[in-house]
This record gives sequence, structure tokens and C-alpha cells, in this order.
Amino acid sequence: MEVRLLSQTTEYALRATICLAYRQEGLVSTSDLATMTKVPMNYLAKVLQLLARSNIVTGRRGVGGGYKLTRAAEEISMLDVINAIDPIHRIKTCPLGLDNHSGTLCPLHRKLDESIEMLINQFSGITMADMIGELGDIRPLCDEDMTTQVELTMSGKK
Amino acid sequence: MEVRLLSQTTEYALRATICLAYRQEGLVSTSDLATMTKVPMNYLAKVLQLLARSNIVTGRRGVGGGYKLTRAAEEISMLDVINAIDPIHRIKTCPLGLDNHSGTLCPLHRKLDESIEMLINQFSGITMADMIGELGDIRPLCDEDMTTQVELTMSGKK
DNA sequence: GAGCAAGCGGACCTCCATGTCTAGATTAAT
DNA sequence: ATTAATCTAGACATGGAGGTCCGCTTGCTC
Repeated sequence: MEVRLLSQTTEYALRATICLAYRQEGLVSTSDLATMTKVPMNYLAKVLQLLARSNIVTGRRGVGGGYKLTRAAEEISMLDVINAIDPIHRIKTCPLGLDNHSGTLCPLHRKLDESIEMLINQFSGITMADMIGELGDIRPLCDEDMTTQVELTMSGKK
Repeated sequence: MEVRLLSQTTEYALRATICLAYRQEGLVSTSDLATMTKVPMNYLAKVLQLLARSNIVTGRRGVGGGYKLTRAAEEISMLDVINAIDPIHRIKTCPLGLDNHSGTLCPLHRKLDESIEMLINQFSGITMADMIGELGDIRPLCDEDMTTQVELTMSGKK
């Protein structure tokens, strides 16, 4: 198969969180988020619940309900989102379960652990705020028309 | 679940290749490799076939048969092994399939692509030779007694 | 307070990575 | 030539990630 750095579900979670970061205030419904992120709606609902349990987003029920971030986009790192879905762990003990009480990993797992450490450092330094409009042009999710899309969705409802 | 940098199968492939690198010449049978790497034998057989198809190892059948590397350990990188099992791909186009002919990824996928690039660079610079006895003490796969284990296996058969 | 929009939660389905099993092909040794 | 060891190849089993569906709960709006 094909190596994916992140699981599909984690990708979905990141997309959704970025969309919510883009919409600074107000609630966004699951169905709107599903449209914008191109994630199957019923599945996205589950992903959002995971994010809610990790206190990254909060939902409100009822008419006009939806989700929003629990804190500022600057305060939410990629690592936060990743760990909410499927956490990254350093390699602490030998995966073969051999006697290595000394805590010294073999070269293979040492190198792998270094790579994981690198990724964690990388991801913990990137916030949701970095994901929206780093260029002059704002395009949160690849789509040049994200801005108008969001606005259309808003006006379509109001 | 839990994020794993590499798939289980890729881990297995690396372990096996490292064991073969350690045994500089001569053939090692699948069953010996399975014991040393702690990989289910029948599954390891499949993994070795994948490595053989990618020309990283060659097998010889019959009594006294087994596997060996096709070239020196210094000539086989981690990336070679990884790509033989499940290749790492850079992100070239938007995973959402949106109009981005310009070739410019959104911040999210740009960051992810950078991480992947980092990993590829890392992995392509590490060879199987780096995996055996980087420390004074030789311990290819976490096990301090790897050396004696291999020798035992050899003498046990001869 | 009735009705409806939306999140919540669980049951269920599907596919693929991982793993098992078995029969066949090849080679060395006797 | 026969036998035993070993790789090769494919069919089959299993568990978990990804995805669907439906009924329940909450809380607007009128």
C-alpha cells in the first residue's frame, strides 16, 4: 500500500479544525463543514465528537447549533489535533520486547524515534492560525474560492 | 488508534534486511530470520518475497537455501526498503481534488509535504550498514545477544 | 409547548493490512 | 533417483479503520 503520514481520520480532523479557525466566531454546522472539507458528513460527525472530547471544539445542539473552537486558533497546534485523533508516541521501549533495561534502543529504533521526535517538534510549532492565509491570498483548504464558499454558505442560511 | 510512522510490514522488512546485513555472507533461511526478528514466519516469507521483487534480497531454494542481500549493506538505504513495501509519496496535488493547477498547495498540505520531504531525506541518508553496530557493542535489533544468537543458529544447523 | 434543527451515541457494514495454511517448485545431499 | 529442506505462490481467515444509518436528546423559534 501507500504510506500516509497521517491517518485519513486525522486529515479530516485537521481540515475541519482549520475551517472552524477560519470562521472566527459563530457556529458552523456539521453539514456545512462536511461540504467545505469534502468529508462524508456522517463520519465527520464522529470526528467532531472526538475533537470535542479532547476539548478542541465544542458543539451546541438545537436550531442554529454547530461547532466552534474552544480557544483561539493560535492556541491550537497541529499536534493537538493529531493527538486528539490518534496520538503520536515516541519509541520508549524496544518493540521486540527484548531485554534492554538500559533504555538504549537499537540503531533502527533509535533512528525511527529521532524521526518521530522531529515530527512532533514540527507539528507542535504549527498552529491553526498558520493554516489560514499564510500567503497574501487566503486559501485555507487548497481552494482559491474558500472565502466565497464560506460566505455563500453563510448567506445561504441567513 | 495509534499513529505508526511505518506500517507493521515495513518494520518487519527493515528488521529482516538488517539481519541479512549483519550476516555479511552466506544464506539465512526464512525460519532463522523469523526467530531472530520475532516476525511470524509465514508472514515474513511474504515480506521477503516483496523485498526480492524489489531486488533488495535474493532467495535460493532447496537444502541450504535462504536469503541474502543483493548488494553491500552500505548500498541499501532505509528508503529503499520502505519503498519496496509501501512507498512514501510527496504530496503533489491537492488531496481534495480542487482546482489548484497553479501547483500551489494550501498551508496544511504544504506543511505536511515538507514533513514528508524531511522524512525522505532522513531515510535516504541511512543505510543498513548504519544499523549494525553503530555503538562499540554490536546489537542489530535491540538484543545485546544478537551476535551469539546468530552464531548459535548457525552452529545449531551445521 | 409544539415542532423542528441540529448534535449525540450506538449498531451495523465494508474493505484492506496483517496473518495462516497448504500445495507446488527447486536444489543439495545421500 | 530419492529424500529432505527450502523458497514460491496462492487461497483463506481476522481485526480494525473508515463509513453509514437511525433513533435519542437538546434547545431554538413561533
